[in-house]
Formats: sequence, structure tokens, C-alpha cells
Amino acid sequence: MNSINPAAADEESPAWVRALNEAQREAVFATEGPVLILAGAGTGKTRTLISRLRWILHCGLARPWEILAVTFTNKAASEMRTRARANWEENNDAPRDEMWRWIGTFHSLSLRMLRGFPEAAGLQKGFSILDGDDQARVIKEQAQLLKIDTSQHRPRTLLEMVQGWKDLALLPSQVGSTDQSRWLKGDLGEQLYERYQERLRDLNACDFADLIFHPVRVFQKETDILESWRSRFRYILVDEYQDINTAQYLWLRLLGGGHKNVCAVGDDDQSIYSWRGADIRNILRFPTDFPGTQTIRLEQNYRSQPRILRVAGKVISANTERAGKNLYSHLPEEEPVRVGGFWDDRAEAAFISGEAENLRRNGLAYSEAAVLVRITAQMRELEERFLADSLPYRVVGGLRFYERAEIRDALAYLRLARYSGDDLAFERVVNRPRRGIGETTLRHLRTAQNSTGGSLAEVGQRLLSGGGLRNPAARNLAAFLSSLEQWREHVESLPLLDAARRILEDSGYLAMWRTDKSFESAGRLENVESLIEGLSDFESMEVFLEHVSLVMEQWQGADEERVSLMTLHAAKGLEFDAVFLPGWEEGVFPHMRSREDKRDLEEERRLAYVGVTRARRHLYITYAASRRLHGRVEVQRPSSFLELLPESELAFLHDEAAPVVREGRPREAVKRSRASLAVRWRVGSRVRHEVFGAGEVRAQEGEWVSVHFADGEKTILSQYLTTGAGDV
DNA sequence: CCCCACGCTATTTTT
DNA sequence: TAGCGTGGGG
Repeated sequence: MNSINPAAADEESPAWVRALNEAQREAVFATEGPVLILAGAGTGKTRTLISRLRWILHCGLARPWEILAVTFTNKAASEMRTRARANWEENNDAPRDEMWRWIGTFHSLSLRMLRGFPEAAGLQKGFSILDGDDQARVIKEQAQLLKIDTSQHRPRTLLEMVQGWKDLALLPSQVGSTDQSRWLKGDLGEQLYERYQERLRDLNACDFADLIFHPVRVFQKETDILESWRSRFRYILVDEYQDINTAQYLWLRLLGGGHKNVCAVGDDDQSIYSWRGADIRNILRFPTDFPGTQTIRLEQNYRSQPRILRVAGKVISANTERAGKNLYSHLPEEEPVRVGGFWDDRAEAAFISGEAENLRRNGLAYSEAAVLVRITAQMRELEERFLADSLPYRVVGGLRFYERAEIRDALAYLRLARYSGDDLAFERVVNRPRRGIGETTLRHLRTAQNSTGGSLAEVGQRLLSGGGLRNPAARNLAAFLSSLEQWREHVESLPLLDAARRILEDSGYLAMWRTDKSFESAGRLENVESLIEGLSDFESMEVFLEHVSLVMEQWQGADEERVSLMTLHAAKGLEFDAVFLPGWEEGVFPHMRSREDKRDLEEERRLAYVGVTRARRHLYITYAASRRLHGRVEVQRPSSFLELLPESELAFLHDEAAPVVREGRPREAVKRSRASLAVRWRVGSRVRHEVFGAGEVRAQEGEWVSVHFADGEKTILSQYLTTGAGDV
């Protein structure tokens, strides 16, 4: 039994305990039974969880390897590991790395378990892990075998479908027919899922969803395996609980089912990943799943000034599916939240660029400002403006290093050199650079493979020794296979770094980029070079490849003085003194695809909440009447989310700016053409401010015109005035 | 087998 | 706008 009394948080306690507030302490000290920490944005959620981990160690309730601490990202895991260690090393000697290996991501931890019982999951020792690209190729291949038209059903979509089922922990046979018919005719979906899994088994591989799902199924079937893993951990801690999917939920429930010392932290209001399987209902029903749960709310926000917090609170209170929290702050009240509309995305970008510069002149570092967009397409205009204004910025997120084509190519070479049976790697690089081994030759190989089995490389070898060299394709293939043999020797005999360099040089891959004269080839070469250099940190190719498949780390430059530009999703967990939220227009935010479904719309609102709560002191919410999207100018109404903002906390940008209503008449006869206009727009009942807009105009020269918006909905526009076609 | 022209479509993205 | 997949011609 826990003998530590909460009152013991006195002078005797470590400083990190004394620094906690009352609710946080409660969460830290409640060491028995299930605990749900419902923590609002900026309330010290992760800090509290880490303190709890340290407290358990501090009191000697468990040793490091008896605590299973689960996060979603490697970054969070390594932060937790470092902080837990700091404490331990003060009081214990000989800290070893293995002690902390049960602090990790869902995927890395589950993989570690799965490595212990691959056969039970139908895999063999040394199975590999597919990434998104490999998965897409496997699914495409299987879809085509099932005669599914892959131009109508794009592989990415099919993959999403199958992944969705796996995230729900559904086997092919358990996929209901209604669920299937949303995507494909009859039971094609189920068949595709089934074949995809078969193919993975043949490849002795699993995808990311399997990393969770395989252990879940094994735990459900094999009680002794489950028991041995259960008894290993005395405490389970989970960060970002609102982001778990059904499979992860089952995984946790199975592992935590014994002692029930499961502690989850999360914020239901920040659940923004439903599209990758996360289900907000998991956190909402935690107390039912784990009877006897002690629910603790962290509501004191240490991040945002009160006005920003009130705006956030108002936005999120429009949602119905939530546990409910009331955030408060003792920080001093500052300037209101600024809201403003612009003629188009260019004007909006110009404002942001200029305002970031203003803030900087007033002493705010560039790195303390961030622009958070809903969709990546919004970034382009902003970047162009920043470049033109020489405003230093950096894009956070986006294509990660290991996802770049050239890095994936280079990795495929290395994988193939190490594991010549890696067919996916084989297919990726056989003809890159061009070696005259095209689709036709590959088809021959695959057909032969179906009857004889073995890897593509083996099959190729066999075909060649049987038939001799006749056509150019066969000669080319022979050449490639013999290089492959050489590369394998390199891996065995040379130091890792030298082997890699030789392989990429001999294969002509580096030469391919050197001769390529497109403007990005130099950058690609550089990337491959830095990959090669990075190899020096690893003892063997196996270790390196394992690292790569799980740790898709961000390739980020040093922390420079730059304004951050990223999507709202990428901003979760971050904070800045000043935050700009552009693009608050119907269709962009909330996004078009989220408008029909109430649950999707609530998720968009949570996204807005996440955006608003990133800001400490200054917040700007803007929108544009027209915006270039998909290569055309789209006209959209201001976001309905704007109506949620409490007037008392806002200041309208144009109240301070030059007059914005441009009254006028069309200069020339305009017939059903796009024209510029200015509108008055109401917020709530009282506040009015001006918006530049554009719409469909029908008028003769000199006439007043009316403007019709495409959706024909009742709009919040109250007055239409034009300045004439093309007059911006 | 390779190349090019054409048409289609278009959130969010960790592991 | 751009990135991808397809289909026809060399």
C-alpha cells in the first residue's frame, strides 16, 4: 500500500513536487488505482505526468523497468526518459539504458513486445516494418489482382480504408457489410484487406497498425503471454490519451487489466486526430472502462492571457461531445484578440508579414511568433510574401527527411544490400536509375515468383541460369543481380559508411542526381550525403534500418530566429507569444469536407481551440474574401467560427485602418462576371466591420448591383457594394 | 522500354 | 497550381 501522505509535500519534498499546484499534486500522489487527468491546454499536462513518474520512483513504489510509460511521439518519449532519469541518477548508481526502455511510443513498445513472440502473431523472427509508401504499393498490387480499378479507387484511399479497420481492431471477417459498402462493391473491401494481410505475411512484414493489432490479438488468445507481460509492469502511464485509437485502447486495457494502476492524461478538447483512428470517446469513457477511476481536472492555465483563454473557452463551448473543463488564468490581462478580413490571401499575407515585423520592432523575437494554417495549400502565399519581405521564417513539419524520395531510394539500396529478399526495396530501385528493366520484365519475375516462391532476386537468378542471356532485358537484369551480390559483400566486409557510399556510387544512383539538371537535384544530393554521414552513428546496418523504420525524426535546422509556419495539427503542444490564424473562411476552416457531419465539425472546432490556445499574449484571427486554391480563385464567406468569438474580447483590425468600404459602380458593363466588392459584416448583434469580398455580379454600367454567392445560403452579409470588375 | 502529353483531383499526417 | 497516373507513339 502507498504509505506516502499527500500532506508530505512540504520542505522535505523535492523542489519539483513543491512547484506543483494543488490539482497537479493530487494527480501525482494518487498512486493506487486508475487515474484520469483531464488537463486543459497549457495546464502542465505532460509535466504532471512526468512528475507522477518521478514520484513513483522517488517513493520506491516501482523501479524504472516496472513502469510502462506510453506516448505518441518519439519526442515526448525522449523528454520523459530524460526527465525520469535525471531524478534516478541523483539517488542511484549505475543507470543503464535498458532500465528506461519501457518509456516509449505505442509503436516502439508494442514492437518490443512483438519481437518476443513473433510466431504467435504469424510472423518470423526478424520481420520488417513497412512504411506508408511500401504499404501503398502492396495495396495497389493486391487491388489490381482483385481487378479493382485503381484509377477510380486510388491506392491511398484503399489503404486508408484498410488502416481504418485495423485501427478499429477489426479482422477482415469482422468488417461489416455496411462499413464496406461505403468504399467498394460487395465484399471486395474485405477481400482486399485479407489479401493485403496475406501479402504482408509472405513478406514477413507488418505495417504500423499491425504493430499494435498483432499483440492485441495474441494477448486475447494466449493468456500466458498476456499474463507474463501484465505482471511485468506495476504502473502504466499514458500521455495524450485523447489520441488513442480502438486498437491502442484494447492494448492498454489488456495490459492494465490486472493491477489497474493506469494513469492517463489527456484533453478531450484537443482530440484532433480522428482521421487517423483516434476516437474521442475513449477518453470520455475512461472512468467506465476502469471502474474506480479518480478523475482529476487540471484547469489552471499558465500559458495564455485571460482574453485569449476566454475566446478559446467560448469557441469550444459550442461543442457537445466533451467532458467539460473551465480554464482560468492568473496572468495579467492584455490586448484584445485582433480580428480582421482582407480582400484576398495576398493582402492577408502582407498584413501578417508586416505585423510580425511590427511585433519584432516592439521587442518580440521572430521565434516567438507563429502562423498556423488549416491546410498546407495556405502556406504558399504566406511564404512568397515572407520571402519578398525578407521575413525569416521556417516551415515546421511537412515532408520529413526519411520521406523524401531520394532518401527512400537510398534506403531501399541499403535494405536490398543487407536483405536481398526485400522485394519492395528491389522493385523500388531496379530501374532507378534507368537500367532497362521495366514493368514487363518485373511482371515476368512476379509470375514466376507466384509458382516457385522465393524473392524477386532469387527468381531472377533462377530464370537467368535456366534460359541464358538473350534479350537486352535479361542482360540488364543479370548485370543488376551481380551488382547486388557485390553490394551484399560490401555490407559484410566494409565499415557501414564505406559500404553505403560504395553502393550508392557503384549503382549509379548518386551519378543520376549529379547529371540531373533540375533545380532541386543539388538539394537531393545533399540529403543523400547527409544520410550517408548519419550512418556513422550506428554500429550495423540492421540497427540503422530498425532505427529508420520507427524513428521518423524531423529534419530540422537549428533553433534560429525565425517565424514558425505550420499547420494547426503540427502546432499541438507548442506555444508562442504571438499567433496568427489566417484562413478563417467557410470551406477552409471549417474545412469543406467537415461540414456535413456534426462530429467532424466538432473536431474542426477543437482544432480552432488548439490554434487559439497556442498563443500566450497576442492573437490574430484573419480571413480573406477570395483566395487562390487549386489554381483558381475561390470566393468564400467568413468562417462561421467567427460568430463564436466573444465580442468583448475582440478588436477589429479595420477599425484602426483606413476606410475599407469602397462604394462604387461598375465602370463598364459587367455581365455575370466576377467583381470586387466591399461588404459589411456583422458579428453577433452589434459589432460591424468591413470585409472585402468578391462574388458573381450581374449589372449594366452605372447600375447598383447585387451579388450572389455560389452556395445561395442565407449569408451574414448585409450590404453589397461594388467597385467594378477587376478593380482591386 | 521510354517519353511525353493529357486529364484528374485536391485536409489534417505520427509511427 | 502541381503532382500523379494513364495511354499512345517512338
